[in-house]
Amino acid sequence: MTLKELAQKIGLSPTTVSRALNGYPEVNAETRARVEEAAAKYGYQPNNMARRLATGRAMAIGHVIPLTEHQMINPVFAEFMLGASEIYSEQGYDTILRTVDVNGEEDAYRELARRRAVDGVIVHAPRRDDPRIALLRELNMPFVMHGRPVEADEGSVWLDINNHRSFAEATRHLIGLGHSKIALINGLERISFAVRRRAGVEEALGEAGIDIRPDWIISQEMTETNGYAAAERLLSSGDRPTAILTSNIMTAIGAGRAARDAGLTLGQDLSLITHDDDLSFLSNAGDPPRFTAMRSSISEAGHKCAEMLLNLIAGESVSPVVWNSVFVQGRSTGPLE
Amino acid sequence: MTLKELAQKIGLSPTTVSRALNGYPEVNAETRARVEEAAAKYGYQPNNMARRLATGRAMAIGHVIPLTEHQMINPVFAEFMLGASEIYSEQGYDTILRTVDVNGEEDAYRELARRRAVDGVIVHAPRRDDPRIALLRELNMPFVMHGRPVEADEGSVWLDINNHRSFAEATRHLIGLGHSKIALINGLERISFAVRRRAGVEEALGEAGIDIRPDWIISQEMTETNGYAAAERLLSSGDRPTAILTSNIMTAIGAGRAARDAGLTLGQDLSLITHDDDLSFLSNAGDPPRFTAMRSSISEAGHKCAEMLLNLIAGESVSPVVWNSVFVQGRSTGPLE
DNA sequence: GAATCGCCCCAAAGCGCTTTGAGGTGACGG
DNA sequence: CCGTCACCTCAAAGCGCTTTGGGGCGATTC
Repeated sequence: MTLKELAQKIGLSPTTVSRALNGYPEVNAETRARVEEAAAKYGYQPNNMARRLATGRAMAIGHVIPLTEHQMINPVFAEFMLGASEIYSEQGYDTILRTVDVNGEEDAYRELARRRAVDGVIVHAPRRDDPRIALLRELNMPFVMHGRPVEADEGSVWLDINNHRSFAEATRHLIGLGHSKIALINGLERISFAVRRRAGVEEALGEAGIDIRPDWIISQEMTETNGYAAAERLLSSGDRPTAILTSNIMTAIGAGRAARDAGLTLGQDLSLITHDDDLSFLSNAGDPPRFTAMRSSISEAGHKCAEMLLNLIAGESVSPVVWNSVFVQGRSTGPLE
Repeated sequence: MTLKELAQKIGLSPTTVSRALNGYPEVNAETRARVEEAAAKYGYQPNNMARRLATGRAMAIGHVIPLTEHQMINPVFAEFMLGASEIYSEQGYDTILRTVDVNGEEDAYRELARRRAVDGVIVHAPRRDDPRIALLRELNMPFVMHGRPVEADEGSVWLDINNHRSFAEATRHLIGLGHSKIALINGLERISFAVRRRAGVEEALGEAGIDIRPDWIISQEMTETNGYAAAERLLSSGDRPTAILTSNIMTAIGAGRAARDAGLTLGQDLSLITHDDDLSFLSNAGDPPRFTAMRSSISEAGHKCAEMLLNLIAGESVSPVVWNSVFVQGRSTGPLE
């Protein structure tokens, strides 16, 4: 069923039908109602390809997902994207997805732009001197970043959580419990959020006059295994930390396992606070939850970024947004004995 | 840079340029080379929307991802999809993604079909009496299933691992180690693979003349928390199982945690074999790995299904494929003491 | 040297929609 | 009763590509 056929059925021109369906003011209410009714009756659905060609809008948003050095797929990206795609769908946009090797990002963006395959993109986890920012500006491609750029940057649009403050407060919380031997198992410090988290921890330690021990600040990909290995190392020393901050729940689970293997009980012999990305399939559950955490929802971030991007594409002006993660008291922290 | 402009630059007609670029035989090698060179030089990239409209092919594959009852995003879907999208990209197809509520699946497929937004779809995790199969046939939409239909079904195309055999052999392995008190923490039994896994376990137990204890067969969504809870229940009884089979690595991690909390050491006081979906970000690492496992790669499954679907779309005949998962000896199993 | 045949290449007609610019109709004022 | 003005509606021209149906031209055959 094409627009032309539908128009014929109801004895109108394609033009009028198109206008009626797209809400243009030039068509009177009665006609519009008639058209809409007929469209519903015949199950007419515009052919997207034709519409896209005619309007020049792709009606699609791109997500370019880089695999890490270890061909790893970051589950945070996946959850974010699935969250965002709900919003796109509502507004009639498709979500298009491209996975690329570490070095293929630039090509992927260029190709999407040249082919006009998408109207905008989401940039995940901005890095130090992120080349994607300049590239997308050059390509004149609207984008929203999930995470804030490391370097000050005028005019870019992003959603970030308050990583600095969040980790500073978590550290202060630990200090308030009497801890002074505090380690951080961080993400890769190429990435914006990890830089800020570290700074937050260091700020709080500094305030309290606690010396920073570089070997207690670990930067690595955030996996269960890495979390285990890092915590194992930290805990095997005679002079071990009494509290650990971890950057995501998988690392926390790994660190928790290492603690048990070392014969330590979380919340008693060792305190642990994690940032909790609140992945739907890996929840920090329990009442109180297993881990004391700074929590923020990834799928909500996906929703919000999607909205911001669509607004940006619509030509509205959009400002960066900072969310605060929520502190959740769990069972993994306790006063220093 | 459009096709027409490019044609003008090199003094040929758009027709010839199009044919040269698309590998049609009617154009001689020299001309083709000239065209390709010019295309590269001017950075010409065909406008996909126009091409799609002209050919009637969407050059896109759809993945409809249902959220579970708990709004949970299955990480296996995500990994599969990201794997599949690599193949699509190679062949110039886009990956389009749609998340839907449990009840929105049918609508989503119908809409994709009507709008001609995709050339085919992947169906994840076929269920009992899966309505999607009939629907997609009615819509005349090519599809490949990841997982095999529960009911015998002529002509459908799928990739599955040999769940029945795999779980039967794992069970026999445990029996060979002297275990007879064996529990299964399974996935939801609406879903094909869980049905088959259970059958495999029951077959092996039956062979060995071991009574099946219904309360030792647990069916639930496969999360860490659920795995913990299930194992905790199993282990808290005076008459506890000495071996547990789990259906995925998150469940296994949860069960492992419950074992520790119960004061049991995996591989000694309790044996555990898990099916390992080999998610890139949640690997069963170590040498030997932490868990004894039946392993199969989800991203490879994604690759393979993508290839099968593209072949199907190309009109080739494609047969179902069964893969065997690989048995990996890890540290979580040992002889019954 | 004319007829035949292949090889290359081209003009033009879509694909199904949006959108510009113009026309048709009835209501209204003079 | 005619001219004017809204208000609706329409015809037609794209959007950038593919593809059908020829046609030009040099080489081959008799």
